[in-house]
Amino acid sequence: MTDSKGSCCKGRPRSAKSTAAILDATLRLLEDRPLRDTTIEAIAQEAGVGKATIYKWWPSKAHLALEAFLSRTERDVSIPDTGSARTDFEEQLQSLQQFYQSKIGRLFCQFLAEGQIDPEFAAHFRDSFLSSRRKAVGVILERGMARGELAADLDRELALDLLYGPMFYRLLAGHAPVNGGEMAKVVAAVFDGISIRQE
Amino acid sequence: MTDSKGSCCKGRPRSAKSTAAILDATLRLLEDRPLRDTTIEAIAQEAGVGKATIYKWWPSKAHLALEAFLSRTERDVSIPDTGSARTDFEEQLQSLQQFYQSKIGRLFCQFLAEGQIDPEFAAHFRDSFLSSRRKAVGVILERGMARGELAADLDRELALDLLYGPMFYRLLAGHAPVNGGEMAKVVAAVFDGISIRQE
DNA sequence: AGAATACGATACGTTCCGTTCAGTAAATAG
DNA sequence: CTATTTACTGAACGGAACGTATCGTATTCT
Repeated sequence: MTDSKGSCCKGRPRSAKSTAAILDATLRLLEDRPLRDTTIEAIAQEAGVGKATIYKWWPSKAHLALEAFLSRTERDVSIPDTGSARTDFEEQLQSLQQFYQSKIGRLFCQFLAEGQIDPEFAAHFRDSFLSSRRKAVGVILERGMARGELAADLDRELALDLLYGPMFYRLLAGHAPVNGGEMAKVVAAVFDGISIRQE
Repeated sequence: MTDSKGSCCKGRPRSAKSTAAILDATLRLLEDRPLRDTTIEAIAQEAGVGKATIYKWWPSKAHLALEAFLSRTERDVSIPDTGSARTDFEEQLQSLQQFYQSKIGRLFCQFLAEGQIDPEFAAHFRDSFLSSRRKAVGVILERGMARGELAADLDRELALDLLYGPMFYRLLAGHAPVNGGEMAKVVAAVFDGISIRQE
């Protein structure tokens, strides 16, 4: 007795129970220590699994951690729609800022860090998380452009980096606080600019 | 026969020759591989030094790498002064963008990555590099405020993060290009804002 | 001369890596 | 039912790098 019912190929199928146990154990361990200090051996033991099983299905510790991260994150990408792009981003940044400082959310920075060492993983991270997130948030920009709040030829990538770059920079370097008030100031500055306008 | 002349305490003084050899070897190795893949044993061998000497004087590989980085970086913090804060930042970001993509400059991101794992090092990095850099660049803001280009109550930390955050975010995540043109667009957007103004 | 400290070299036990193997479990194919 | 194929756990492996300790030598001060 193991897991699923339907089969297709030959041989014993991959154990869904082991897979779930590994992902759970990974997240459990990553809540208490950084990715780098988490060993595959510890995950295997925590999951009650042979470590060869982990090496078989995941190419690296980072890939495993990312899959565990995605298994618990993917669904909740709340994109507000208040009728104002500015307000949408204020709300969006407010919740994102909380998420990225939570135990699971902190993994985001660990993945960026890992990407500095493993370019293949960096690409995988962009493809499997970053780009879809950015595309989702991009609709706030689209709506704002349609409503005439934003220029029709606005560079979407640039706008997103202006809004989120400061937050990630602070999260990574830790030189300034990240909270709702600060993020509101970011949105205000990005929309209005920092220069004095002569009117 | 060793190195310096003046002495103060007891015993054999620290060898300046070994110190220099270690720092040089560290930089040499870090040009070809990421910090994480650089071992202290390899540095010791490259420098022709016992590895115990390295462990004695530096608390971690990251601290050693940072000192090596600083030994070659510190001096060239060119702060332009064109009479316009906007132009100053355009020039500053143009040269910074090149530096942070050079072999030595890439270390910056490695240090940020290391800081995700070692908070003590993160603090040291902020104190010994980040904060002084930010203070130096901050004078561009001060001058702009004095000239009335920028609001007198402008949040300096916020402004710097708006200008540099997008660049570092792109350097770390690699989702969008970093070059002179893109950085010019960042400066323009930060100064003018992305919203349409009704005039 | 003697004490104190640094150095290079070497050796050590430890941890974790990533792989391999043996034995067992679970599914398909004939 | 049997054979085959694949997956799983558990154990063992050699290797790399860790950080520490020791030893003999070098260099400086008192």
